[in-house]
Amino acid sequence: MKAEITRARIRVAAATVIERDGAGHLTLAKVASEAGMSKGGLLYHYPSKHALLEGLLDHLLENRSALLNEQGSEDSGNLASLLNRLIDADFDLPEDERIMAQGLIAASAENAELIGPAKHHVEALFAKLGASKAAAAPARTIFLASQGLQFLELLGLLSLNTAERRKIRRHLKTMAHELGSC
Amino acid sequence: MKAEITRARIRVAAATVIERDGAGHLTLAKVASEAGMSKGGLLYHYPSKHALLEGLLDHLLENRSALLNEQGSEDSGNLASLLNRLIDADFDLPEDERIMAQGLIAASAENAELIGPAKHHVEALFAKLGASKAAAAPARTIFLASQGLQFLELLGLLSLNTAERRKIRRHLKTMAHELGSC
DNA sequence: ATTACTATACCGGCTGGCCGGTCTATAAAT
DNA sequence: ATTTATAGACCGGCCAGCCGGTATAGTAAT
Repeated sequence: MKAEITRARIRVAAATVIERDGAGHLTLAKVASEAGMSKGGLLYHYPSKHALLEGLLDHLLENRSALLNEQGSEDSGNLASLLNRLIDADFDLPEDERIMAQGLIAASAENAELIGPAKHHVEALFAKLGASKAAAAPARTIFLASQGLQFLELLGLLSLNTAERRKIRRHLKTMAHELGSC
Repeated sequence: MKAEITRARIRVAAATVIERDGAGHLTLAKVASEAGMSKGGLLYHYPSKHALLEGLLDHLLENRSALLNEQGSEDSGNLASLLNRLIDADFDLPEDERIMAQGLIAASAENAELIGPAKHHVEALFAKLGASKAAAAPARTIFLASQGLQFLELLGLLSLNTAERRKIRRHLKTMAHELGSC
């Protein structure tokens, strides 16, 4: 009970440190301090730095997978609706989760095998987008554009105001919609 | 003369280490060893790790900017031709340069200010793609998709075979072309 | 209800190793 | 001889993980 709450606090702390100091300056001491506890307490919940990053990525993937598997409506098998959910997932990421995506950089810097699960997720998604031969390339393009924007913002290579962000989003959604009707 | 050749060797070595061991394990000793020299020799050419990463990014940007400013033909002001060059730049990146893009991850992990110049480049590009009100969103989408693919591959989140890569590329080029004729 | 025991949560000092950067020495080239 | 290039020992700081300890709460037996 309590444990998972504390672990969540730790994950947010880790992501915060990464965003503030950079993935290369992620330190157990800093994470502990940011989370308002000691290094010993931190290591109690995540017994190693590796485990901490693993926890970050697991949490990230869990949320993303949940968003994609929402089978609320009847059109859940539809390609256009899948793209819609993908776009929403990327653009509506709450601040906490958005910051936590920084963990991807840290993981990539630390240990390549950490991103294995994420790779699996992306490739499965990519395969699903390629299921329909005719629509494969445009569907994948929409996905890639959405991801491209997230990565550029993640790495600090681009910062858009909300209006410009919305324009891109609307355009991607339009493309997805047109894809459904042909 | 000799110096620049040696520095190029060092940059390749650094990128190689990053790709092999991850950005977080980039070490002066490893770079020196990979480049076939000692730490002292390395530090003679790049007096600090910061300078080395700076050198990596400078080189990266230089190449990219050169590709974009090719004003060989008369249509260099054309939006479609700009997109074409962007796509080619991303997809035709020779292996050496492609590996060197790993430096972006390392830089982002190490020191946020290192990516300042790259940010400037990206944002200038993005502004240029938004010059024409009507074509802004689709043009930017094409750019984002191209970048998205590069980043996914860079982080090891996706690996495509050449055929699939080519399909994406062709589709992006088609979109760019259609943009020019309306 | 008091005692004994156990599980969970957290603390913080310590250490061994790693790494960036300095320094001195040496070699090659001009 | 001076500049350029390379070598490698060394230093000092930093950091991951270890460990011995504390505190609290629940459980159970007497």
